[in-house]
Amino acid sequence: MVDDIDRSLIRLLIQDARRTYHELSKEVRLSANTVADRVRRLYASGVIRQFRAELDPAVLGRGLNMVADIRLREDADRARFEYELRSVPQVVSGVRITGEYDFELRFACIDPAEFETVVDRLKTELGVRQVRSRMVLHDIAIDAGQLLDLA
Amino acid sequence: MVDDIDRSLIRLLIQDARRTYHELSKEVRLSANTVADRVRRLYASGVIRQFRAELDPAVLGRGLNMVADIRLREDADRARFEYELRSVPQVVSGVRITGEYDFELRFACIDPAEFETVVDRLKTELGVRQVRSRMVLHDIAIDAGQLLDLA
DNA sequence: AATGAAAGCACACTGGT
DNA sequence: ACCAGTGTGCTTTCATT
Repeated sequence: MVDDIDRSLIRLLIQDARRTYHELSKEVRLSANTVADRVRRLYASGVIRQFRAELDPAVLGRGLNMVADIRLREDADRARFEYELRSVPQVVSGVRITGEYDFELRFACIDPAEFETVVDRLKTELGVRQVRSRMVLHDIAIDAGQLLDLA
Repeated sequence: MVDDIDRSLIRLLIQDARRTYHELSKEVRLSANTVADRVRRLYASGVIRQFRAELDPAVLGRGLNMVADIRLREDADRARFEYELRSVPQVVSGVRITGEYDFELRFACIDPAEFETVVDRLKTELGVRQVRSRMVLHDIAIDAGQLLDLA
């Protein structure tokens, strides 16, 4: 299904998704044609979910990143919460989780005051009961290609 | 520095980083030429950190995602921990955080047994003292372009 | 900053091994 | 599964505004 050549192609596209098929073909020593077929197949099969540009929040002035565990009030509607979250621009990612809290969110803010405003908004408008937050000091660089190592 | 046209281009490239300059030019009503210049400038200035292929762990058989807060032993070397983490393929992302714990990590595993093995390895080989983990039920779809809304 | 023209490349097809 | 050829489309450079 996913052989060594596919893995090489994926690793190259993780580093730079805009590489041409011709460039890729030189790396894996196949024709550009075959490479294009393989990449299209990897995309169609869902192994590659998408090709996307990744922004740097710090360069956009949002240097304060926070992680927060979130618990909703008993009467809150989880689906609605998830939907409403998309209109909170400081929220950059989120997952529903098991355990003591309901969600874990990541925020990119300009400063503490902005984070404060967001937390207030979550509590007053979005049914949030409890927030357990901490600051992100830095990201650990992880190569997403690691996923392929045991796959 | 980053005007409305840049924002449009970024939003388009977040959805699909492999769109051609020609395609982008039709959306923003500029020449392909100018669009190429703008995108290269956004990349060079660091606003766009990278163009990357994004994998789907579930399709690769890693359907069990975990979030874990990690605390190191007092004598552990944080820099060394971060370095060694890169040889643990189940770790797909990580940040250093303030507060009670030192790091927050994301894992993509095949099954609970694999996660158990990883946790043991972190404790025996990487100086981890305490692990507070919970399962990821699902990801909330967030448009990364949100970052641009207030920037 | 933005543009058009034109050369050089890359891409999607078809067809063939 | 892979490759070559072909027509079409894309990217780049350069001159120009």
